[in-house]
Amino acid sequence: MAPLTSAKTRPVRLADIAKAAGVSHGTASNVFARPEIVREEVRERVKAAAEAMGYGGPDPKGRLLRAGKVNAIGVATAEPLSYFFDDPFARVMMASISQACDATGAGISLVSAANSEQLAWNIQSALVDGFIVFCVEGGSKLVELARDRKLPFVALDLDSDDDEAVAAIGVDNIAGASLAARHLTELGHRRFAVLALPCADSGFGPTTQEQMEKALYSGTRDRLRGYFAELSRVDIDVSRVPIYETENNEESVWAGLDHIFAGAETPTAILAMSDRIALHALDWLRQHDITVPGDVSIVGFDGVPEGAVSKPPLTTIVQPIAEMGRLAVKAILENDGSFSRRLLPVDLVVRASSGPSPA
Amino acid sequence: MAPLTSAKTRPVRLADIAKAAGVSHGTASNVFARPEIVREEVRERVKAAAEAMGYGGPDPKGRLLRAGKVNAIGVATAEPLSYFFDDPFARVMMASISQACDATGAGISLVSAANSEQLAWNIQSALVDGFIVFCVEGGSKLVELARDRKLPFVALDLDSDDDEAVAAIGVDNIAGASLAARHLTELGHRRFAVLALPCADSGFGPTTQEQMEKALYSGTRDRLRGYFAELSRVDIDVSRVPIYETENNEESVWAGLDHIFAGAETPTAILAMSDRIALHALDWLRQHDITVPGDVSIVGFDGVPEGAVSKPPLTTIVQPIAEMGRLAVKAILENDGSFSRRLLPVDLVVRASSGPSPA
DNA sequence: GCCAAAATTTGAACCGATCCAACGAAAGTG
DNA sequence: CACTTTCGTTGGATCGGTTCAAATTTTGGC
Repeated sequence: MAPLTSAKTRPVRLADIAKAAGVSHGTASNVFARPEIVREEVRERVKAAAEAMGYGGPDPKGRLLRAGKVNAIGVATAEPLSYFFDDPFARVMMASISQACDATGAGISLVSAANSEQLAWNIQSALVDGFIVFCVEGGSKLVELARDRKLPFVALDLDSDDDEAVAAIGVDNIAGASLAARHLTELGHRRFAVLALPCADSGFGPTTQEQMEKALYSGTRDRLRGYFAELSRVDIDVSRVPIYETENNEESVWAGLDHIFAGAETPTAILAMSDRIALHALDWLRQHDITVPGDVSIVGFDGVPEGAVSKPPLTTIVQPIAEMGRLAVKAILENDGSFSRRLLPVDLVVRASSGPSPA
Repeated sequence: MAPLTSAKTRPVRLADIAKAAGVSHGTASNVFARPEIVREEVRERVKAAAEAMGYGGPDPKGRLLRAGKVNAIGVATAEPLSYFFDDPFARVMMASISQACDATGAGISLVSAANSEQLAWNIQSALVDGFIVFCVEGGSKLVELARDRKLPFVALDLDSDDDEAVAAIGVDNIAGASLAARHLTELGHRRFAVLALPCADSGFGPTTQEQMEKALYSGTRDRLRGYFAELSRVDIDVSRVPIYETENNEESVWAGLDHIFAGAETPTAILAMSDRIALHALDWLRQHDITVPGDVSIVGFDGVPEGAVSKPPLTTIVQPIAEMGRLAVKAILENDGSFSRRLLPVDLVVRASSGPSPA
């Protein structure tokens, strides 16, 4: 029995419309792309044909090939996609990237994946005009993949030891971390603990300076270097400063504080490598009736908005996140290869989470 | 003088590699797409040629045309792009959409624009397999544009009066709003004020029930209907309940409260059409030494995570946001036209921002 | 009514790949 | 050694548009 309706409804193409309207496909194309150059009568006829056949306008897939430009920039990370919406730092960065894109009419493609094989494929096949790469963890792998696309791309917060040739926008993590530590040493603190960002895929737990030097993410390394440079300067034995590697989430931060405050000699000052860590730490400290900054001072890193409204408001090192986002988008859209590396300055913002050492 | 280097470095194409390696373009394509079927010696030769000529693998633009699938879903809204990262409700929704996408390996394209002309173009030219449309304000316009693309699409929170044929996932705003109002009436409240979501492009300010019926966003209308249905039920004269239209931001909410509390008969209960509004309201009330829920009770709408940790924690109507995101992605990826409209239930979650009427 | 200029329309070429029927060469079989 | 398989390679067709030089039609001037 023959099928009553056509078995496969192939989508309508521009050529079909052209034929139906009795014009060449060139003219049909013009009806949509430059309607003003085609005679009104013809234009209406073509539009009518399109309407009648259920044609939804030229397929961008086809146009793309000729046009070349996608008009969208890709933002890639090795984290799961929801990182963009969950992580406070990422959110602020994305908001500033969004604004820059809005201003130029460009779209944003979020590129990531559950596993690294899929991620590689997704980067290779992303339809974008360029990449902004978030370099938290697994940065160099991502940079390599992005570079292989031969598209303009900018790395945010790239490993400072990495290839000098790639365009990167970052902050001076060492200087920032030193600033944080100096703020606390100047307040008289001498007993420190560090809540670190992830350094390996090994999960969370106490770690050492040597381990941290192997961190995948350069920010982690550099921030520790900055902290310890300052602590050493005032003759603190950094080998005795406990370092706890977290996963930048509540569970691991709380475990870290459980561990740190279980020891005999508890710290009076905590250096947190991210505001997110610091904010979770504030929660833990409040729940354990440890006053901030009375008993313990804490300084974060990043300068996310949540830090301004926490209880107490967080002293932190603020990164010029908006500026970074703007620069990154600008670099991509202008395909500006003129700079290879840009280190932006950071600022210490003193709020209420740090005070004089109780000792 | 002849230029020393080629004036225009046209990007290397697969065909160039093929010629350089002395194979057909078909074989060259196979080297990248199905390496196992090409003889090792040839494979290496082609790869070497690619390497030598700086070829970054097959251009997805070309592949796309043949493959048809972009492997990305578009999320569209009439708000600026940064809405996705700023608005608490959008963020939670996006996080759940992200998770669903991660699970299937699909990417996400954010589609929006500064002005509506650009927006139309961006939707028409978005490279996606389908759309999820955020229908806050200007929803029907967006839906129309998206439908014209003839791609699978799902509207989130679409106007309930709108075309029945479009797939939409939403919550029962009327029932939810009634639930919120009933919670407060049962606590004895009789003097109400409503802080409304935007209803027109006219900015913020006091408004009326009639105006609200013209709201672009159906959620706004329905929530008011729900509130007033319940208030009428207990014989409150709803025509005397002040309604203040906000822009869902701090400035307009604070202006609204300034206005509402300037009146002679101040409310004991505030119905906020979004948690974001409610949270800004809590700030204002705290700053004006009005205790919650001692002097005034407030109930939000949405169920964003911030509401659970505010001071005091917010009583609200929670939407099954994660569920909505999951359903939407599923519908797009499976091109599931089997449902046209899905109304999900909402829940009242009582926290500390609501209590007995002081009267 | 004739001719040049202006306005439209045409159709081939191209964008950069993938797919596939057909073909040639090498390997296996009787 | 002739004959089938098997394996690898080829080159043309195709995806769905845009572009542009050339052809055609219209318009305007005299």
